[in-house]
Amino acid sequence: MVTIYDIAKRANVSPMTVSRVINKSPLIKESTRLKVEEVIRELDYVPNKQARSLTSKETRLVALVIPDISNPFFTNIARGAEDKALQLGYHLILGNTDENPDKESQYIGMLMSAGVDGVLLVPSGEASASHVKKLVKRSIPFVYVDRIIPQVPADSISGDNLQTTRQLVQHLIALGHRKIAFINGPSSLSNVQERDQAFRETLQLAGIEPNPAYMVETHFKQDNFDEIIAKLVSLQQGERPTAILAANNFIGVNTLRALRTLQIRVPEEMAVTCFDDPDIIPDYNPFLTVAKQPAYDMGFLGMQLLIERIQSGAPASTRKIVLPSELIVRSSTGKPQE
Amino acid sequence: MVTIYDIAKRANVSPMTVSRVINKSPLIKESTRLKVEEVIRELDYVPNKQARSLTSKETRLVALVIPDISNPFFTNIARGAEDKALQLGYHLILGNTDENPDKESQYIGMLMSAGVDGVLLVPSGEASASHVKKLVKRSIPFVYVDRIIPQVPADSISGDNLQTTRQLVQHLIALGHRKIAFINGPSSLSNVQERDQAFRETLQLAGIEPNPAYMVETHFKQDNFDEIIAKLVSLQQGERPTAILAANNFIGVNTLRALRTLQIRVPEEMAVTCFDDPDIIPDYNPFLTVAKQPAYDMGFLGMQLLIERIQSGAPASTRKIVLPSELIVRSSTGKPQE
DNA sequence: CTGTTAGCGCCTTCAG
DNA sequence: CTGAAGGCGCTAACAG
Repeated sequence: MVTIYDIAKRANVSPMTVSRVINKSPLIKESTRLKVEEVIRELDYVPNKQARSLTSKETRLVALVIPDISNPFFTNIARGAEDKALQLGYHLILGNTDENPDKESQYIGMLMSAGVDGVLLVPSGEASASHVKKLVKRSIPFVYVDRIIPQVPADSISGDNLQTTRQLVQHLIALGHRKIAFINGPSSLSNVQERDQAFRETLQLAGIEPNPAYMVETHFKQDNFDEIIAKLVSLQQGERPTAILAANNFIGVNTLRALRTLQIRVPEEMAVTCFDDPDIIPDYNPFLTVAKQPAYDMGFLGMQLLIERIQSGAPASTRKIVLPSELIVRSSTGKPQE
Repeated sequence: MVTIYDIAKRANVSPMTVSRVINKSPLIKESTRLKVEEVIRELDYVPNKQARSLTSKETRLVALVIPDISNPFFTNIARGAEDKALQLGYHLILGNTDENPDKESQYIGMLMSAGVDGVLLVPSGEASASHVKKLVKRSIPFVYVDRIIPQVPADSISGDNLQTTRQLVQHLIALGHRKIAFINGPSSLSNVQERDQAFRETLQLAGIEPNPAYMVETHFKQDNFDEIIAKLVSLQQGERPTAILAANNFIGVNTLRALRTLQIRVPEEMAVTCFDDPDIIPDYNPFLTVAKQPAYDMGFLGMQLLIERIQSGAPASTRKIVLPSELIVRSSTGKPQE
């Protein structure tokens, strides 16, 4: 392994001078800088981050921990986060937790051990509180994305769950639906709670009493949707919902699938809509009406918040950014007036 | 920051003993081990990877560098790679290059600097040769996934491009197509070259002479597909292809999209098929006929190759694993006999 | 502008 | 089974 000592010897300077060149110190004579740089190139020297961060206490490594790498919503967050990080001279470690708190805990542990300067986190549930507290204790800055752990306050960036839910529900109501089922995620998640509340409120404001039989709690990345949907549509005559709101794209797509299996036509017999586009290429399969959250921006701005906090160190009051969604009306809810 | 010295003091042992406990040395008395472990828990001690790897020369960090994090094919590779890595006690850093050799070069640099023990790489083209050589020079083990750089030999795992292409082309021929266009990726990629050759050979074996006008070279994650498709379908009467083979899911989906814009019906007027499923949820949108490469397995087995090489150190001869694909016939190519 | 000294947190090596 | 000494590669903090 080539070290600054090797460079120093070859260039007839002290190791410290080499260090200064690497770190772009301005107090280096142009000529010696050029010489050192040449030797660095010759020997293919790469600085050792471990050694560096041992003294400097910073790695310029940040992490993004997401619950589902196969979901375009989260990969879009990743793209945004990465772009911003690179732009500010940081590198990104991506961790995938599968919505599993144990895996999340493992990851956080390794990230601390690897010495990341900060973490962008989409927590997988209440159980995340304990690892998040560890970050606090070690004063490693972190920012919540999409969801928060209220017990442990920190900067956050998320979609506007209230407005988005309202938008979606009102769209359905405007189409004449009054029996609207809501297949939501696990109630331990902050965004799930917000969506649940917004759903109820919007219905009530429209004079519709929420029907407990229409409120289903499930998971964001796996479940037996055939069963869930079968149960919903088998409600006695006149009770069967005419529309389903799915709390994320994964649930939305699986709902469509289950309805197809049951040979229930969408949107004629059942309207379907959900949060977030299921496809990478948004208009490849323009069928599902969705409320699209600005995932890329969430990653991008979240990373900005994080790095600001890393660099200032000054713990100002926690900031909370909420971004609006865009309703994209397509065929799965039928066209209102046409 | 809590160090082994803090633990040592609290537990009335030497730092060295603490180190031994952390590293599960068997020559530690049960009682002192328990005591040390207790203090570790009390103080929430986390070992400092930087310091550790400074002496031990290993980080138990491996990297996966992929060209497109929004493509399900690659995220499936990532899932497989991560599962295997975790199972063997390694952690994964994920890097996204956007098929951009500069970004790839940057990433490789930072990975070397971060001291990863090995790299799983989907190279973005010939230009990758230079960074890959740096890995060789520093003797950091790496394994190619999906594509290789022939100039720099190393273990590799990929799909069977010949068999897969043949399968797809023969499927089209069996349906009666003889004018088959092939929209392939950039010719600097090894898998693109293999597919190109297999395409020509399969046609020739069937007595069809490849038509240069039908061979299009484009990119795997961006291009003006409307233009490409428009050009293909505007070929003079009798020359217009009746089927399009797309070299990956991204091209496949964009082909469908462009055909829709041009109001050309699939499969009636144009059959379409491609490599790899475009959706996360395979049967959400069961339309495209595809040859599905075992992406998850490629990641999983690739990681296994990599870690074997890291641990043995012994550079045996390079291994090359080739995995078969599965042809999934759906509606975009019409149903053969029904 | 450049060099020297010391130490980051841990582990290897060699003594007990 | 446990401890002491030294060093991994780099950079602060002082000298010059």
